[in-house]
Amino acid sequence: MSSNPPNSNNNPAAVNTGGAGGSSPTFSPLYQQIKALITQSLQSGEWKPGELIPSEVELANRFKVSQGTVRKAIDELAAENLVMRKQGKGTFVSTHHEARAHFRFLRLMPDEGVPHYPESKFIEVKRTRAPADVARLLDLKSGDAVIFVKRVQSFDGVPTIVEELWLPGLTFKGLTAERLEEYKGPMYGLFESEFGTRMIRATEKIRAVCATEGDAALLKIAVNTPLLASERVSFTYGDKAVELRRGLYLTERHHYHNELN
Amino acid sequence: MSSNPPNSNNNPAAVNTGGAGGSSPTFSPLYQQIKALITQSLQSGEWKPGELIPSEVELANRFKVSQGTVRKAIDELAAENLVMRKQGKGTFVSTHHEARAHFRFLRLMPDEGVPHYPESKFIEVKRTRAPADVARLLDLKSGDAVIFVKRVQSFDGVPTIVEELWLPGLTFKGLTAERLEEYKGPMYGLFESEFGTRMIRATEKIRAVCATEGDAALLKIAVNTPLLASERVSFTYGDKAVELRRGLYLTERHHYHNELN
DNA sequence: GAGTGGTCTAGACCACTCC
DNA sequence: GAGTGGTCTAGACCACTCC
Repeated sequence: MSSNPPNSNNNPAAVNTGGAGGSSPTFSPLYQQIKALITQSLQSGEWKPGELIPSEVELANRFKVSQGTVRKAIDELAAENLVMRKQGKGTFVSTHHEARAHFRFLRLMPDEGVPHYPESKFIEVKRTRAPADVARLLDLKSGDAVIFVKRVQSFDGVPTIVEELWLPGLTFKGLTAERLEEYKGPMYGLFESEFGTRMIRATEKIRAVCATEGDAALLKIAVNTPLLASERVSFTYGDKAVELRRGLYLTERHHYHNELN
Repeated sequence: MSSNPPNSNNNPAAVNTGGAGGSSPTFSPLYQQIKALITQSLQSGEWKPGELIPSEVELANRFKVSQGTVRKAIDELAAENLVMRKQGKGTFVSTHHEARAHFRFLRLMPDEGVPHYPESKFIEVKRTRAPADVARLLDLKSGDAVIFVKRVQSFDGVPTIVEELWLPGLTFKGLTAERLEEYKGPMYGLFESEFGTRMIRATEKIRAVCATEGDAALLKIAVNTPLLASERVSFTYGDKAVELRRGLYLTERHHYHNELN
């Protein structure tokens, strides 16, 4: 054996010059670059929701980096819920078609009993033009084509949520009341499977309001009943806003649950 | 040089038998054990909020493990906001005495303008006995000594929050209206400095309610104005509940902000 | 037994801070 | 220049899954 140190770092594929790290002004660690490459493959659909992605060893070979660097990239993707690791099996692309995912965005919990998913009744589905406020939140131009959906959701037959959704017309071309009605399970599952658009994070603003006559009729409650009003903007890859959802929640037998860490 | 492999794992201090890993029924990885040891030192006050903890190399020497194992333990502690890493300086015990920490538990944001911390006016501070519901949430016995605090918080002079706090009497012995009033900044900072109790996480249940006459008078609003009602239980080390906080938020010019990931 | 992710080590070099 | 956390590598062995 020669006296070469066993750990000399001479990765031929490192994008930054130099060994581990580098010192260009736009320096980003190698694992971040690998993470970006994996994210691209997720976004492009090279690996689809629910599918197995290549093993860490395979990805390390493909990108000409060590397994440890791939691990660190995948660690972050797993923390962001883009992939799920399963020891002994592999790493899977996350999907909204799983019990686990159903309550990631639905934070309304029953005061008593086990959380379960509500039934939907669609009130209205139409193509229209984006009002100014909707356009602003979805990063569209005022008047751009959008799809408007209004529905009521019930838990055990009790109407509890009234929601209005605004979706970019281009992304969700072909979305109809029929497709929404025949689809069982969370809408984000439908969006993922049928429109190739995966929601990966959202921001929410919550207020208290009084039920209007229209809301009261849909929820079968008295006018002026206090309701939680949520305005949610959901984002897909590249921080692109792809849904505005305004919901009214009846909190007589449910509450909005949050964990502060 | 002998032909010893350079990476044979023979850590003399590993608690589990065998090398990396182990196979006892109660197996926990080495880094989790190190994390528990560090957490103990945080809890016992060996390193106090705001202070520098020993460097990774020092901790690795102390615990007779590699720096990588210490890193993984500290990574998790940093993710849980128990410590903060600062490159080039070291790792610091987190503290509620920092701008950064102030909005970790206060999620009410102004619709316009920059978030800032509200001013408090204390309405009532008294020692009393825990009602059954409070006792249950704080893991006390009904009738145990508790401290009750009621206050109104204002943003730019506009009353916006009415809060009632219930604190275990034993933990917060000596808390008086005077100490609360003379203290500037978030209450969790006071609890941390004066009572050695650091809040590290909380769960929150949110509902919409109508302002009662009492609430309306304190917030200078009309009776029946819709308000957000938050019930928060805060925990310190060891998942011990140490505060019940019931708040009413006026959401005319503010909203509860949440990020869904 | 082969393949996967999970843990652990040792060592090199980097970015950053403080002096 | 010394000390800190941050990145990267190579390699060993483990827990777990599937056959």
